[in-house]
Amino acid sequence: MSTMETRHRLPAAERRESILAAASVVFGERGYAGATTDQIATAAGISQAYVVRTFGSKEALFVEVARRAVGRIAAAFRSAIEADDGRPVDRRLGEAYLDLIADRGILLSLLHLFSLGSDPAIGPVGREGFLTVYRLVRDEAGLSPEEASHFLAEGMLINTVLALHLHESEDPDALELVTQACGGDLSRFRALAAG
Amino acid sequence: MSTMETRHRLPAAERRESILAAASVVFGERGYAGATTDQIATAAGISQAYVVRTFGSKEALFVEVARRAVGRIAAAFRSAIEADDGRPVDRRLGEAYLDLIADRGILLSLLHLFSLGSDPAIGPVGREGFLTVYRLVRDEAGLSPEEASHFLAEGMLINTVLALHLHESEDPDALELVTQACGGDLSRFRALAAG
DNA sequence: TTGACATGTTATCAGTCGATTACTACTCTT
DNA sequence: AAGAGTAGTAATCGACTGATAACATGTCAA
Repeated sequence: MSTMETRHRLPAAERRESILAAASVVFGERGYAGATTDQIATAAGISQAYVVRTFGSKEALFVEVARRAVGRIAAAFRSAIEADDGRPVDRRLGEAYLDLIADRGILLSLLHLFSLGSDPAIGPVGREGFLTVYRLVRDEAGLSPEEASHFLAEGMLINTVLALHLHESEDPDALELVTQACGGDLSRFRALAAG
Repeated sequence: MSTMETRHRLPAAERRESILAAASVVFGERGYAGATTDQIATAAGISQAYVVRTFGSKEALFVEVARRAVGRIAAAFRSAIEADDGRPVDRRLGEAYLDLIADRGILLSLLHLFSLGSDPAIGPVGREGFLTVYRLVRDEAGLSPEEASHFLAEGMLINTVLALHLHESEDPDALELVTQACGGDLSRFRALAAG
């Protein structure tokens, strides 16, 4: 077995990544406080104790997940900025953001991160991450403060729609709203099968 | 003592309201899973057991808080729609929303509600609440789907900025972003003293 | 005044969770 | 083949939490 089922004894670096991936999904679905290290361990196919010991604490794991998520967004945006195909940069950024939906956990973990600003340990990470993205779309993409703010607002709406599973709703108003939120391009939402 | 400190033995209806008010604050700060019924009880000045018994369960209390919050938003929007002072309706709606910031708990509790779409009991409440607001600004205020979507997006950005305490940050970029998010009217954010 | 109902508390329980410890087993080098 | 370092688990613990039950106290009608 090569790529299948990733059996016994991964090197530590790979195991870390697989835990981070599992944690991203679970934190995204349940939030920081709502998720348990045991759920993450089960999703990663290892024991609860190993999850905690690998990252020291649940909090440290969440912070790492959040930092990775911000990093993924930043990388995607920089690629979109670089790949100038003639379309306006905000269109390219929007498409890059919609591509990130494929990994639901990223966007949803960030949504939870941003709602924990009052937490003494997690709050600063959230503020730093949010401002990082703001500065990126303003300074590197060259959007005006107003454009950058609008762009972030649309992104937050997408996150919310995704978190609420409105894209799976049969309500025609939900469909209309989701369609607006993603600028008419529903393909990324449709690609999401299981909830 | 008449209005002060509201001592011993409130009628049940008033006690319910005071618990709901306290719960709105605590849920807003910590989220559904992160808040404890004991924190809510302390904030309301009563025992933990009484909080639970009054609403049956923590979940039922949260749902009630969320429904009230949606109701408050709907009422504020309907007032704004009705009070036509010549300005465009979306301006009036925006101002009405900013007025709601005065009660941080409302907006932050909703932010947490909207992030719990995967929860079997809470998810449906969130979807229903979100769509209720969408339909209101579309049908009663007469906004187009696109305008309504933009309006909700700006609202979600305001919620996020509020949750992250970016309005208390000394970072100039944070100030710039908050200013954009509230359309240049920082007065409601400034009015928020304690965090 | 009395007693019945409404308001509210103390005590406690059973379950859950993150964390720690001690242990096992695999793998690779020499 | 030995043995040292790495990967991983089982067992368990103390703290916390939501919920329940039994009890106490205030209030009001008759």
